[in-house]
Amino acid sequence: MWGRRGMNDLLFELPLPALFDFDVCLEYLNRSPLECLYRTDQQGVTRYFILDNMPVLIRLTVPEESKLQVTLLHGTAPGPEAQERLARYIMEWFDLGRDLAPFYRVAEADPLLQPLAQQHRGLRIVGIPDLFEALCWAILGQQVNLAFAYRLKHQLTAAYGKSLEWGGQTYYEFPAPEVFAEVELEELFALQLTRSKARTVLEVAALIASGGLSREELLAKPSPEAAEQRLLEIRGVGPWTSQYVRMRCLDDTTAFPVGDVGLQNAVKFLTGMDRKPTPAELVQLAQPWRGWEAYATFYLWRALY
DNA sequence: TTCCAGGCTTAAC
DNA sequence: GTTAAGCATGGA
Repeated sequence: MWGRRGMNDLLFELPLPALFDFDVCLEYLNRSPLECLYRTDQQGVTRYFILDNMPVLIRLTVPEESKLQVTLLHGTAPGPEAQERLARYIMEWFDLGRDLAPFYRVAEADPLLQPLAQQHRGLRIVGIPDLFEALCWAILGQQVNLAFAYRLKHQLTAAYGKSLEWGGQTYYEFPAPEVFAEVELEELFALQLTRSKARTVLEVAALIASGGLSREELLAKPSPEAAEQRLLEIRGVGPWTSQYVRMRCLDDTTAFPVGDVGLQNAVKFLTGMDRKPTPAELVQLAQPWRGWEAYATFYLWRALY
């Protein structure tokens, strides 16, 4: 067929920064067997994308140090513009544009972070570059254990996302917000979402689909706090959700979800406290981390999951 | 059954 | 502005 390429085409390579370790990031990606939006193995991660309305299966590997290879496993090779978008997505996914040296200077001087920085050296905040996906993941994760949050995401994705069978596996794209235009609350209840989660997911979907909310708009705000204020206007989006989105979608290294029970448990565990720290105590503890609270949180999570 | 989980809203002070 | 109670759902 004209224009068809062979299997396993190398699309492009991305240069990798210092203080990046792909294997450590893969460990993070591999943290739950219930993850439905990508598949990891020893060598890399495979994910389904829709580029130029064409489904493609993309694989990321780092065969040699300092170079990330982006390979097309299935589908038609996207055009230059779509490849540029894919490259940007991957940069954001693994926070590749960040100079992590300042964080490591902070971490290596900190009794709580030092062992984590050593054990997970080269870990980046693995982002959720798509705003709708990031908001949904946070909403689904409100006040439920992680296993159940993954189950909800899988339910939502399988019900409304596009999928591709390849190599005996099913790969999914997270559903686009437009898909939810005609969806009734009751449909989401059937997927085990609570009334609040269902309402908020539909509200966010409608906002984003109509252009009333976008990542670009949030990034254009004068400060991360201003972006957070915008998110807090949405009913069902509270402090934890907005800080979580700042951290994983808006590239904000200062986001600090002090209400996060996982963060609280990690600090309790690592410090030997007999109770969970209060948000105020976490703020106090984070004084030396100023500017890198989100990275500190991400590394602290690794102590638990 | 009870308690907890990568919370949010509302109502009362 | 801060705090308490109510809300839901599955897992251990």
